[in-house]
Amino acid sequence: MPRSTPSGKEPLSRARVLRAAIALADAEGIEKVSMRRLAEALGVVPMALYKHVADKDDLVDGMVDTLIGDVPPVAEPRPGKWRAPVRETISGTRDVITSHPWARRAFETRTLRTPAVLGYMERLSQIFLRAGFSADLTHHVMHLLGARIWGISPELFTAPDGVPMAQRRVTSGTPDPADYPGIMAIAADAAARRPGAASCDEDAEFDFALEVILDGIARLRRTGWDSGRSTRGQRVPSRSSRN
Amino acid sequence: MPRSTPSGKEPLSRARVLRAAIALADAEGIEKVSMRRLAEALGVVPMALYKHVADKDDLVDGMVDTLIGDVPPVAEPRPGKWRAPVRETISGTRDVITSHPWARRAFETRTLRTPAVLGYMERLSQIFLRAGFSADLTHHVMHLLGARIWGISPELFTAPDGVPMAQRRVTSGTPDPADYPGIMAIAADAAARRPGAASCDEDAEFDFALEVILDGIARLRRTGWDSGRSTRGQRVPSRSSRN
DNA sequence: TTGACGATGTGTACAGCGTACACCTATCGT
DNA sequence: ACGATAGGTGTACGCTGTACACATCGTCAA
Repeated sequence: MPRSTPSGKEPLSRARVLRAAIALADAEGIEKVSMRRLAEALGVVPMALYKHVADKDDLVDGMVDTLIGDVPPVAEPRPGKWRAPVRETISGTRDVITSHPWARRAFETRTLRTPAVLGYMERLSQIFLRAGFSADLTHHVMHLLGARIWGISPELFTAPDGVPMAQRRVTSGTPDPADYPGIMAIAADAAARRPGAASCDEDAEFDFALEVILDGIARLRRTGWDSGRSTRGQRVPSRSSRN
Repeated sequence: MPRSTPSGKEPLSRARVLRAAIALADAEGIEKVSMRRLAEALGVVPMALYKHVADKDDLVDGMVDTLIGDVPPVAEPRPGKWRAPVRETISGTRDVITSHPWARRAFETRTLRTPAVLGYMERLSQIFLRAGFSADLTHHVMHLLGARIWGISPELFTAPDGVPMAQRRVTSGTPDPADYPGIMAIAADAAARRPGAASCDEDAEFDFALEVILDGIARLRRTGWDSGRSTRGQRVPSRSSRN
């Protein structure tokens, strides 16, 4: 391990590279993060980065991993309690991810199994397991939460107030609001409830959806669900048995 | 409008470009779809594409839009019925999207409001509205469904059987399974229930989660939910009021 | 003390990308 | 008959990720 004597400048390290990349993405947007620009920001030649990062993909993986590592753990839940700890854990993740605008996209794009990501999933799973959920139920409940374990949800209606919802590219036709009366009704209703707001209250929608899902989880637990029996009577011929 | 007489070869068109791009993505993966390669596949010079597509982004938007346009509509639901039509609509979308491996990523990555996409959201919204849901409830229910309206859900445990879950890049440490006892317990349980399977039954998980969510929706409707009151007693200080 | 080694940073080079811009040509409306 | 215009061509530019050969330097064994 070299560079024990700081010969003028701080030596590079994976952590330093990742932190710089995150800072750069925060400041200029993730699409501006190129190996060259990042190297420049670190006062180093581009190829130097490859000593600490396998390739660009690994760089972004590392950025996401670092972010998840920053999520504060919640206090050990009291026995049998799971709802509040889950809510708080996810809320903490949402805080971290939404404070880095590029992170949501990065997260949706990759299926990471890095140490911090696995550690996070472990923590969340343990909340359920320690509250007495079976491994089976915990597994399904994690799937039910889906991307919401990362505190993210898709922006469904980018601009629910009548007009600016239409901003198509030049080459294809601009959609006509009159073709979407249902959506317009929803947009009008939402706009009436939140005067002045230009789009959905994403935080409120997230909280709402999470609560409904947590209700569902509570019910599964109460009724002693396990994957042997199905949730409900009327099921469509299950896709899994269909092909 | 030129080229009315077919002078040898089929003229280019936005639709033809998009179909070719989809075919190319299906065959070689979306990352291999470059303007140059696509042009070559169409027997045309790269810049020719720009007469039908604004830029690369518009190309991918168009591909996704085309795909959604291919989702077959469901029959007009009988009055008051919403659950089966919603399930069938989403199931149809899932069929389409999962048959193009690149489409899930493409969908997660972009927030599209193209005609076909809006049309699809309109159809789904109308099922609820026509079943007597208020605009308010329909709005929230769409958010609750989230990315699942596209028939997609994240791959949470890529390989839930003990070993291959660890496949990190060279530069960062390989995670140690012993650090994740909860996840390993889940993986072991899942593996025991589906011998021979290497990963989760994504279709079954999707169906399961969708049913739980539909249960939640049914309950909201039954209890006459509206966005004035909250879902349940114990709420964390709402993020929307927190900052 | 020496000297080989391994880890780190440098420099050059290359193939591939998206696309701006100028151009040619065939077609259509007048 | 003719100018406008839409569609296809060719060239060129700046940017990307990264392979590869090289220089530098701290560490440890001999």
